[in-house]
Amino acid sequence: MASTASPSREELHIPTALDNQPLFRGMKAEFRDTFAQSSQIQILSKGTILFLQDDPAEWFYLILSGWVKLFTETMDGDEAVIDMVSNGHMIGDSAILEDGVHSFGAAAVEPVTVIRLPSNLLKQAISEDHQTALAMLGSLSRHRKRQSREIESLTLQNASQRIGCFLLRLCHPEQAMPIELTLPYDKSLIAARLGMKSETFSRALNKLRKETSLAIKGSMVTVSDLEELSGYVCSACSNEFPCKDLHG
Amino acid sequence: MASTASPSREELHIPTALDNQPLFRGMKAEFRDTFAQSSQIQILSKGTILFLQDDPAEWFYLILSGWVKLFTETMDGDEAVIDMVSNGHMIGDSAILEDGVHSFGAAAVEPVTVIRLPSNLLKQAISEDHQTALAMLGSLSRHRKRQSREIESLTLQNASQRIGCFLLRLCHPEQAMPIELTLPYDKSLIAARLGMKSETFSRALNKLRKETSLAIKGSMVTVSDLEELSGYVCSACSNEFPCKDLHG
DNA sequence: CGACGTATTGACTCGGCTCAAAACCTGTGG
DNA sequence: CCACAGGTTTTGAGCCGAGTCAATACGTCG
Repeated sequence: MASTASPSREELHIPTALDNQPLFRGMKAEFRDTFAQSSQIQILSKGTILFLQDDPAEWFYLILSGWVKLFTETMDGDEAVIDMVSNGHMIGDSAILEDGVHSFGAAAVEPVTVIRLPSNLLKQAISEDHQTALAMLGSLSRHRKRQSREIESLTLQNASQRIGCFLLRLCHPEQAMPIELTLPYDKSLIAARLGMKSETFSRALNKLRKETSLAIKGSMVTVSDLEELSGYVCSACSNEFPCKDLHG
Repeated sequence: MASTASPSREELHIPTALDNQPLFRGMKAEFRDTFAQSSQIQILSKGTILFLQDDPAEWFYLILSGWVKLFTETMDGDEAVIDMVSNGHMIGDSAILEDGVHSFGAAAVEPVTVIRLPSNLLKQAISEDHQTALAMLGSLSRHRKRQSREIESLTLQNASQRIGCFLLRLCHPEQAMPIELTLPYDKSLIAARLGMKSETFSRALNKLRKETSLAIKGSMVTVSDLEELSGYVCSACSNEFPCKDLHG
């Protein structure tokens, strides 16, 4: 399984890592420094829970490397994967805007490096520093749009189309053909992320391979005709191919 | 069909209506006044389009009465209902945080009263007035949570459970039994809102009636055993019954 | 090489969709 | 007050996509 690259030495330096985030970039130096001091790099092994739904939101996290699964669990033990996030994403930050409790759980699905930051400081920074509030607005709104897509996708696209859509988002339109992709995490996780069972994923991927010119070898996927793939996928979607935003 | 009450005379007074909104409540008087002057009450007939996906976001709206459907359309003409909103909700406001273009369409599904407000002024108010930015953050975050639920619901609950969930949200836990509900809009719209076809809605509602003690007469629904209903519904959900937030 | 986790395949079931017809409203005009 | 036209909702029959359960294949790591 292809894991994301380990963080470089630079990124392991907290102030540098924070400066790469829009949230901290425009923040008053006073707050940024306090953040740098009160934060801590954590290296998490596969399976580690960062927090669970309904936990009080004491910390939030900036991911430096590795994939993290965001999920909720039902009373009778079923799990819905809300999102998969990695490198450069923040998680758990939005809890401070709600009731100070996480509204979903987060778990490392492979070795993960994060910076752990105190939630109450973020709350303070947002309420006192206008730039920070604006940065937060930007991030939330990107999130909102992403989720709308998700809803659309779940209601309008079938399994093969959702998989195709997932693959398309791994393609950059300027790449030369054929495009060689490596699936970012386990197929069973992609399946869960796309709201289907892994058996269905397996069959639907095969169907997609037959109907658009795809080649699949383990976790390597070769796209030889972008047009064909996007035609197949995007007909059941409100956005045409180079549908920006995203990762994951 | 039960439509929401018409706006009272008070609410038709723009400054008063704005003051009832968290977004405007804490806003600097300077901005609030400009808003009041540059806004306009509109009475829209059933079917009127407020805006379409990809339209430049010139205006945003505050709903005073009636139901508005938020939707996206795919290339091949299918429609996904993202949300249904009414009375007290703002729509189209988040476009200014994105690329100044609406990421979904909005249409009145019955006679609707709205206040139309200029987007560029909101943009300015947010960037210059901290309180406004905070109010906006609150509203976006509520929205985010709502949508997460939506995703969970679509992936984990079957048709009958989604309908039950919809009904539960119309119940207030302190109401005396039996609870008499009026469906807020057409069944076919509820179906679309819940991501299913109306035939499926009809059958699934019948199934729900048989399995929990519900009575249905046209658009009137009587819930005689809340426990039973919430047991049936919430087992496949990560939140137990009095799941606050919402309307619609 | 053997063992474990992950992925695929097969056979079967079931929920939700489609298409088409009937039933039910609701409002209109005679 | 009734008859009719339009829309909405319900019902029926048949189909298809996705889920389930169980068995097999594949890959990787010890």
